[in-house]
Amino acid sequence: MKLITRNTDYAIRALIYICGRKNKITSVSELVAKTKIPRPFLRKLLQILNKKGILRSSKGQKGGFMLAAEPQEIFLTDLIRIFQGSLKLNECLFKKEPCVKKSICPLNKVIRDIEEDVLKKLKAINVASLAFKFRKLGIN
Amino acid sequence: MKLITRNTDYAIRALIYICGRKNKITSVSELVAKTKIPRPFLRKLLQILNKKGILRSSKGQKGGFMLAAEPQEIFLTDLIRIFQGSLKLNECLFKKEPCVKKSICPLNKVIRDIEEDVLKKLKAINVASLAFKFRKLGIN
DNA sequence: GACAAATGATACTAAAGCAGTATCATATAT
DNA sequence: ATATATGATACTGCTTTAGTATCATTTGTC
Ligand code: FES
Ligand code: FES
Repeated sequence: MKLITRNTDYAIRALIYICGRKNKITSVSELVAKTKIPRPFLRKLLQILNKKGILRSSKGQKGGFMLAAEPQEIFLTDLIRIFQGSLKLNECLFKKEPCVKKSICPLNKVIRDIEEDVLKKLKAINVASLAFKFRKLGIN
Repeated sequence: MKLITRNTDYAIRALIYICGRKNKITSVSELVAKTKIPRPFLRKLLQILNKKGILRSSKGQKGGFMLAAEPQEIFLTDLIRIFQGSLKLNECLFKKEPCVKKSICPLNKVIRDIEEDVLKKLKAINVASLAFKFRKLGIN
């Protein structure tokens, strides 16, 4: 099933760490040291997050990243959308005649209902709440 | 996200059709005509379902497939397991030091909770109930 | 028995997505 | 100037998905 891929997972963990450093710029080197994420891969992810407006970057020596948005406004669904593309349903397969309209197809409906429920739950999870839980356990 | 892949989707639709033919043997030719699923692909899927004990096959002229199990006992989760492998969680990525035990890791937990919920819901869906809904709409 | 019509078993292929690397350009604190 | 950052981009290898292609075997019908 795999709700989240490596991309997303790495991104969340990086964001949680950055969140914990509140307002201080965090470099890739520091993140690599703490999270053991492969450096070039992490760099790519952070650049994407920067472009998407979730991180803000500063170049040059002493450069790095900090959050560009409030951590309670960065949701798991955002990251999934960014790194795993749109969460789209399966296409109908009865291509012609026997195809009911998707909206009433029973199979489509049960899957859609479950996916919508998942979405709702993922939307309830944000970087701030995760960071809080991690800190309570003394990690980060 | 994609809860179910093409394999699974085709398989369900084929099973629904076969279910509607209650006790009569159904050939691939008939299924292809009705569902428009690519013939060689469908053949492969049905052979797998046969091996897994969900269908029973008979060879030779007039051969084909029929259900080997009660349709209310064939669950969506079974098909997903067969065609999409075990529904497994993400591995931890903090490979060494900062890794909490998986069982208490907050990130793992939220994902695991959602996945378990999905599983429970998928387990509630079976071929019989789907076939019934389809028939009510006059399909199949 | 010959033949047609079915499945069984296998092996192969093409495309997409996932995970990660490598390189060079650019900015900036010291 | 230079060391230390990120920006941009292109490339590689692996796995999964979605099929196709072939040949062997079984069986009903004439
Ligand atoms: S039959 Fe077309 S969407 Fe279900
Ligand atoms: S930190 Fe290891 S499982 Fe979450």
